[in-house]
Amino acid sequence: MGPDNEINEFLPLREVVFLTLRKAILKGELQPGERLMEIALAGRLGVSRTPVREAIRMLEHEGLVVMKPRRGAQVAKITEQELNDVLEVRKSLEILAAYKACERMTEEDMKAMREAGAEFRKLAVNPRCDLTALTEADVAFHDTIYRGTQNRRLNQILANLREQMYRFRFEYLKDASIRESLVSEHEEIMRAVAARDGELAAGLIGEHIDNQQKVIHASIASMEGEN
Amino acid sequence: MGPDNEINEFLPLREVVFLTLRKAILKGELQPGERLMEIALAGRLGVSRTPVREAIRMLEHEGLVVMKPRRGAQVAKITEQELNDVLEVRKSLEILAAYKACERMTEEDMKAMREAGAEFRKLAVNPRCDLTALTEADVAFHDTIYRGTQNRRLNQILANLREQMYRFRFEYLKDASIRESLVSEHEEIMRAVAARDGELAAGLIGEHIDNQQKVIHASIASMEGEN
DNA sequence: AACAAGTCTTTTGTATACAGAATATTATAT
DNA sequence: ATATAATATTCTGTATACAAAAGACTTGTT
Repeated sequence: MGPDNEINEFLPLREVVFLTLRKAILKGELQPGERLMEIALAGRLGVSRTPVREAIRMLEHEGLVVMKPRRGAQVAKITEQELNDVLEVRKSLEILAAYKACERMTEEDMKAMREAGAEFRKLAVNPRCDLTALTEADVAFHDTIYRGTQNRRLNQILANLREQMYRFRFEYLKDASIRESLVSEHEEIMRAVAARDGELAAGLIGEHIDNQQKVIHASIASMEGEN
Repeated sequence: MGPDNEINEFLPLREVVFLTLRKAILKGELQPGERLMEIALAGRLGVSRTPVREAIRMLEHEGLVVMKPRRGAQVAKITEQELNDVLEVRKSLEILAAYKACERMTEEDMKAMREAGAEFRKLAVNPRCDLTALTEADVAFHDTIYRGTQNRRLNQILANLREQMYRFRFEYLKDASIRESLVSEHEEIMRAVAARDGELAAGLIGEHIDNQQKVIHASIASMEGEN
């Protein structure tokens, strides 16, 4: 529908559809519980049902949609329980990543981390900043640490877990005071990683996640009951 | 081809194909690097290309096959690096699972664990035992602990990570002396969990994984160079 | 007016058809 | 005989067609 559906690379259509639908789900344009009807989606996106179906298969495996036996796909509803489950796993793996990053990051990795951190700060201090750009900068910052672990699988799993909570990121970053504390948390983490102090970095990252959990908790409580 | 392709439940064909192909890959019937040609597979399984393609999409997302840009799918080759990556993540999550299981397991969970442990021992002590049944018993044992965490996501990720190494499980369990030490490790773990001693259980599970890693390492070294 | 049965529509699940790209093959020239 | 170019084949990517099942709607009966 929108003009940004025409992703002008040469990707298989299933990938294009997959990315488009995923973004729509994560941004909340497709709401939890909403049915994904193949013909309608195919029509909107200007493709046939085949790539739509394959994209749905991928989204299903990623946990963003669930299949009802003979009723097709619908956007997965995230319960608070599931969110806690995700965060529990994520905390553990973020801590692992912190340790391993401290062990294995190269100097270039360090440089990339500092640059990403600076970029995030630059955006975050602006009281009227673009939230989309800010979430992307946050993701980019954490990605530099993930990459520093030199563990592709860990990278992939963490990226996926983070994605599960994307819908809440916007809420999360709206608050300017939260943004400020985020910036200082990032700086602390960077110092610890730069000093290759795994113990400290792991502890800081753990707190970082705990803080996120608190905010998300509150955010969920405030939007109770929309089914 | 084989007579067990006709899985007689009412599942979508894509699921049947998915399960069939996955089993074939994990058992090594489809070897790493082997191409998965849609028409050939569809013919063999007596279905059309559509469910085969959707199954491949699922396998791709599970990491068991990789897509070459315009050359279709092939069974993923597991490099030693990737295996180490998987084990690093897995160890961290197994330890998390041990802690949480100690906190959260109900008495029924404990009972299920003890029964699964006993079943595994029964099979393992038989010097001429069925390896397939044994791997299944091992999986069942660890599953009781995963389930005890009450964390579905953790469960799912651990099950997936374990699957990545399935091809090596058979090698692993062939050796009778290894089976013996496995039994005693399981018993130790059970005692720790039953006592809800998270610290101890986590340590033991960590060693359990380390031991696995050593054996798999050796197993890979011995089959060096089959591309 | 309410409930039940039957029909109709919608939608999924599956099969097949068609086009374009990549590789293998063959023929030709040096 | 070898290398290169042209041709043929194979396979993927995509679209469309068809059948069966689920759900919605209508109509008839009590």
